[in-house]
Amino acid sequence: MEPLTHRQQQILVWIQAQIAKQGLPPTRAELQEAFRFRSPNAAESHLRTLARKGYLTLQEGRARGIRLVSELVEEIGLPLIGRVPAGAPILAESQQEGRLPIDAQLFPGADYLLRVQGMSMRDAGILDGDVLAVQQSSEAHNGQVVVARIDGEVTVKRWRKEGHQVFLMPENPDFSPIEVDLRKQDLRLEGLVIGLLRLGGL
Amino acid sequence: MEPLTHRQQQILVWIQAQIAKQGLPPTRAELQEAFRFRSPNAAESHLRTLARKGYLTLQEGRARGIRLVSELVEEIGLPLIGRVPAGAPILAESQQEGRLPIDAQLFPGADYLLRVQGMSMRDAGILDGDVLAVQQSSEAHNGQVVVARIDGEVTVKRWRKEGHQVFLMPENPDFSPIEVDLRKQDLRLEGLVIGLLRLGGL
DNA sequence: ATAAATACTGTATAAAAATACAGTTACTGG
DNA sequence: CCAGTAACTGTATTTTTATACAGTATTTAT
Repeated sequence: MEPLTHRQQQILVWIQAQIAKQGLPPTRAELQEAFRFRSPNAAESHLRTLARKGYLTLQEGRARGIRLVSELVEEIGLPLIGRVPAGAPILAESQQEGRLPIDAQLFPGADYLLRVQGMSMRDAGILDGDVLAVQQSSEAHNGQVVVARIDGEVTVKRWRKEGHQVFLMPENPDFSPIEVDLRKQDLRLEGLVIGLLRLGGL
Repeated sequence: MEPLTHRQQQILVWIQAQIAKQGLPPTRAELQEAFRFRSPNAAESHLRTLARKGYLTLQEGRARGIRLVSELVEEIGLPLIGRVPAGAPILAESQQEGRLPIDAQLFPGADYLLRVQGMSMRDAGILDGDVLAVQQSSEAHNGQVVVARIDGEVTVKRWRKEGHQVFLMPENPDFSPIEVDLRKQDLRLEGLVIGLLRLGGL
């Protein structure tokens, strides 16, 4: 989207605040008043510019016919990823089960949700079918629960790195740790698990 | 709130839909058009009535100055309950840690959120500090995870009822089942656990 | 250097919108 | 029975609001 000047930013932010506070987009006269313009045309031409740059649309002939595009474009919630086929990128649309209406404040930093398959993290309280909030990251501290990809396959494990060796530790005695030599095998860190969601009864 | 007639309901619902769809409250003329009134005053007097009954407010002299009261009143999210003192009602304001911005669709039917204390349900994937979504209910099926209150104390366990006996089953071998004889002891079912939320890293 | 874009002032005007006043018809509770 | 409310029609009149046209001073890209 075409960048805005400082003044245009100010005006756009004020319009957003106005809509939030008043429940109504402002009129040209209100904009004029707020910014102490001596002409309504100052407001008019700013609106035209913001519309031209794609930040809002003006519905002609309608009182207060200002519509913010960000409202329309901004998708609510986070995408929920189901089964990830080996080798496919996680955020490809084909894997999306849909979107869950998660408020951004609930899991700050989360980029997507991933449905857990299997019981390898049972003792960390992560059960089959649970939904994880994942923050994309290519670095992790030892002990963090991560989403990683080995040979194309996506897995959730606890991270431990020692030199060139990475250990992906399950939390269930029925499973064995996965040991990866970074010099020999391909391992990609997809993200950090920063929250968990279990939907439906238990 | 004073009840609405059928017609007034229709009009209020249409206004709500209009705001959601257009991002703008309607004008009298738009209302007139939508309901095929032959006079703008039909719209005007309906608005006055809805305002008098408290469903919306009219900002005089402003184009599209209709404001729904439900928007203002409706609190977002669900209350998060922390430590519940013995005997205190769960939803008393004093226990509230705050509110979490949970969309109603995420945990349909949830009435509040309860922070878990202790590890007695560890093997059901419910850990200390987890947040449970709870639906208020005074009945449960055997096997459901419930929030119950014995002698004023709130606890989360799996429910099993056989005649006059209720067994509150932990999911951790370090804890023992709680057996309650309904004829002798006071037990109150506070609600059913219908979801779980773990915030922050693992 | 210079044409274009930004950021305005100043004046006007037509269309959109709110709103007042005067009625009619039907139903509803005391 | 009859006053009050609901649900309108019909007309009129301000205000609000959008928006056109004609300028000016600065900054920015080429």
